[in-house]
Amino acid sequence: MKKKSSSASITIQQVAEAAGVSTATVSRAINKSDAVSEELRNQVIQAVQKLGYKPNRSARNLRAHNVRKVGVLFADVQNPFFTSVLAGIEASLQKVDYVLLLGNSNEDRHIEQEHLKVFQEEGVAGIILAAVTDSAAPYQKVIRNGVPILALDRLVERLKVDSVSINNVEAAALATEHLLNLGHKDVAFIGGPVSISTARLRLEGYRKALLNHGLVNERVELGNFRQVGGYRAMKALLSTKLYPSAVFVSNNLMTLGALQAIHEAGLNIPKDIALIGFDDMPWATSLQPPLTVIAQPTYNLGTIAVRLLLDRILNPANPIQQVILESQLIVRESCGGKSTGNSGFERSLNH
Amino acid sequence: MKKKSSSASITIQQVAEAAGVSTATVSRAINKSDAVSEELRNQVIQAVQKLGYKPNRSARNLRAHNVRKVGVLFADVQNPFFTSVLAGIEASLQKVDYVLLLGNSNEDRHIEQEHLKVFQEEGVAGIILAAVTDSAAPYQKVIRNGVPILALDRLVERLKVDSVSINNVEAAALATEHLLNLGHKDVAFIGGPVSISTARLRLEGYRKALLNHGLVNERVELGNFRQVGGYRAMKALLSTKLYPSAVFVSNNLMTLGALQAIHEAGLNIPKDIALIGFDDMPWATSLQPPLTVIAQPTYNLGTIAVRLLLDRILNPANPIQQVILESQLIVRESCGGKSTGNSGFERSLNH
DNA sequence: TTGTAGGCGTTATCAA
DNA sequence: TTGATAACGCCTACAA
Repeated sequence: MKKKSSSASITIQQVAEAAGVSTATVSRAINKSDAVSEELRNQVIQAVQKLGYKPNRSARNLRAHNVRKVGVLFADVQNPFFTSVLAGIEASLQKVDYVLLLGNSNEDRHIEQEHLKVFQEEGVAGIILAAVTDSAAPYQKVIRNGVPILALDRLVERLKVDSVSINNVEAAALATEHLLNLGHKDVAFIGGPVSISTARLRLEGYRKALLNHGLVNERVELGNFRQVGGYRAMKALLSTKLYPSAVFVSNNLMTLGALQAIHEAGLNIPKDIALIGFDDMPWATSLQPPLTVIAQPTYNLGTIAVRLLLDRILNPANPIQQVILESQLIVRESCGGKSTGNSGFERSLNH
Repeated sequence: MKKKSSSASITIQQVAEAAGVSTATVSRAINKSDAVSEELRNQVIQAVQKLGYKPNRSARNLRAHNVRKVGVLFADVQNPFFTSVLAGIEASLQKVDYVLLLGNSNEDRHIEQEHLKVFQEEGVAGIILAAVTDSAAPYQKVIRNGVPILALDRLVERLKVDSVSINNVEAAALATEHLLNLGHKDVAFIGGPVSISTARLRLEGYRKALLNHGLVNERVELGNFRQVGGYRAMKALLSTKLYPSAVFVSNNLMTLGALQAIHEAGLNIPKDIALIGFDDMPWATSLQPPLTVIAQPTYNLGTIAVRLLLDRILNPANPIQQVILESQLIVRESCGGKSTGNSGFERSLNH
């Protein structure tokens, strides 16, 4: 009479019957509670395996409030920078048996809002966010609902949350200095919209380096953080009477666009124009000449993000942490001079 | 007495009270059931907005069995091919208010199994899979549990499921023919492990084209579907006494590796060696010379996958569909000759 | 058209 | 240590 003839999945009830114990015991056994005898635990485990029981996470989430599920909301999942970060996040989450909900806001604030809403409906334990906007209010609301947010890469002004990013000012300064030290007097900067923190900070770093060298005439072109943006920006630079002798492109997709513009103009790198890009992407070593870049520890950005978020979930009252990682200049040949040897390909080999 | 002082989220119960109706009415109102008067519906909507009510999806899933949630399980989320497909999937799902669970098996069958298990625990309505193995059994089990699978890109032998892919044989033949027609007699092939259907089929296409031209001496190098694989394969090819005059690299990451090997050898493309790659990736137009490639409709692969899977979820008994999309040869300059004009960049502009 | 009430699969409380 | 049992928040017969 008690048997359900349902063809659907096995429930804890059926396991309990098969093992000859109560559902409570089954629950305790599979959740590794200590308060259960070795003997019963074994019976339960056997029944679980025999029936192929898989706990229903919806029911579990409904009842217990520790949900092993986090939302990841990125501004552009096609950008290889985010892809690499995503891989780090995914691997970390999977290790601790968390589930990953993915949202792509595609740089659109309305879509972002939509995802935020759905994540809350799903009851995620926390959210890793590369935000589209720079205003705290919409995100603050989510936090007030009890869902912690971790800001990744892009920081949001006035939003007091844990965050992981690189030191963008220094990174950009480093790149610019490199060009300056090579003797370039006319170093241009291609960057993204200043509404995005990373773009703003990198521009700041560029200016800082210029000032350090007593230069006051900046050459700045901004565009969207996509390939076209870089293409147009470089076109604009090259269309001037005296185009710059060196350019720092502060985003990976924009770098690709910039390269295209340079090639179309028939210019030689680094002889006619020196170039330094952002992010050590797979193609950097496949270009001719190989590209000098600022490399961010993308994968680690992801793993650290997960660690911080889980910390926060477990200890909501802990002080806020802002982790800033070092980025690194990888000298190859696109700025002239020689490569510092085998820089880059080993990295690809690793993961 | 009925009030819950819980600081947690609003429930349907509280909305019902605020609107002065029963929970049943609230449920009907927000689920757009027709059997509710305009007047009450408005009351409910007001209460929902005032309280900021968000339905709890765990509870909803537990009760009703139509779960708006699908799992996406890819073999390598860092491969830009999959990234682009993923973007298509994500956009489609978001439009119909489905949630996306992401898993990255990283070409590891055990991790894949783990994800499959968790997806079932989460109660996904279906799974979009780019499989790691070529044996049907593990996937068949999932299907028997009532969770439909859609095979994307990589088909699994003997697994009778809906699928979306390109015609890999023809695509590879097309690439090879192109080189052959350019007068190359010694066309080599770099590909992936034949345990993966796409790799197998592309090799088949290469051989087919060779035979068509009455050639019998193939030059084949296989490696993993990563950058290193292509690098080593090309190295091997170049280390032979008489290296081939043209190479077809049948995977995008491998193409990057192959390029690197060519550059290291100091060879000129296309003068010393002609090259044709797979997938029209963002960097293809940024290379010098721009890369001739076989382009797959990646984004559409994703949107169609979603359509098929949702079809299947709604109509489990429907006949199985195998959708095969056309791929396309995009001639640029890496095989010699001239570009056919503006091929490629407009695509980047579009999405 | 609206409301009442039972139950989805779990976990946690309380007794035993 | 174990077992009943009451929620968790929602949907849906069924009754009104």
